[in-house]
Amino acid sequence: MKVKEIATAAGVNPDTVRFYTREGLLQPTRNPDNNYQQYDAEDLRRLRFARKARQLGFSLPEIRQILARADDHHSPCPMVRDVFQQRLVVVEQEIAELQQLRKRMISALAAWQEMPDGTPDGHTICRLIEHWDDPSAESCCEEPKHE
Amino acid sequence: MKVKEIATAAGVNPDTVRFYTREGLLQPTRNPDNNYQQYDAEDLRRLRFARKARQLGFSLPEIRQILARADDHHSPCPMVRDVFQQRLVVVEQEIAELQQLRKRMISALAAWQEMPDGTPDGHTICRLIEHWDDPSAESCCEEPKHE
DNA sequence: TTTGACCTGTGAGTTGGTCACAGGTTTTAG
DNA sequence: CTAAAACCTGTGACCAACTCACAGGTCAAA
Repeated sequence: MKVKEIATAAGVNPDTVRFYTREGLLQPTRNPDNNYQQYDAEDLRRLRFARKARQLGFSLPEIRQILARADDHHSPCPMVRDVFQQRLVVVEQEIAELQQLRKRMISALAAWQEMPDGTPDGHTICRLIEHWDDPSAESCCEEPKHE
Repeated sequence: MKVKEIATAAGVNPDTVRFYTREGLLQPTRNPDNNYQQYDAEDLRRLRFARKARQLGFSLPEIRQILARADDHHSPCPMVRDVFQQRLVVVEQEIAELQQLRKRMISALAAWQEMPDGTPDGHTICRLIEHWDDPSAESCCEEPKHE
């Protein structure tokens, strides 16, 4: 299979195939006649696998690791379960943060209903934003950075 | 004020101040003696404003636009309201997508409880991922891309 | 044979910063 | 007074995961 063929078969952009090849996720052979990349059924499996894993939230380095383990005839599944559970935690954190943001946005919008527009006077730019009170501002106490 | 001073006053990294200056959000003057950037109270207001706006989800180009409008003595507020409502829609979409992903992850984890690990056999890499059924796959009907 | 569709590698762009580097300046301590 | 520390300057690379553009080579159909 040539680049466009495997890309079509997996439903991805040919550039993604080239990118994954550069990244070492796929190891096609070369056609010595024209120097074209030659992909086989195994590569297609790997590509489809990689795409599914991406949709599940795995990063490319993680996928590369999983594939490497599989190449060594080890089961990558325990690792997959592990990384996957960590990903779930991250996803849930992201959801919580976005929901908080959404709450703040909605209450800001409500508060803005009652605020006049006002022309910038050199002291304020836009009251709407400047008078939005920021829940993450450390106005009362600095929280230690945990890094 | 010098870079570090305004950065400290606004609670940001000095490199962020330099970055915003490069991006044209801040327009400090120069000290001709040593070529240092000189920020004033107005710059500090703009910087604080920009940070608040970032937390509300505005992009740097949007912030630049708002500041430019304010510099022209127009009220940026109607635009702010407009962009803000659009942002709210995007945030809500992101939440919905993440919640869908979370659902899929949880049901995948449940399904994986009953699946054996299996050593890669050349046909499958990791059953856990390969046998995860992808809700966004166009197996039955292609949906038109709305772009 | 000449289009047009495909292939190649390389490099840039996306977002919002952060960090590194090399060299100049200012402040502080000994 | 001098030397080191802390700051300043601009430029450029880096992060993720692609996507797109470019210039030049290859191959199929009309």
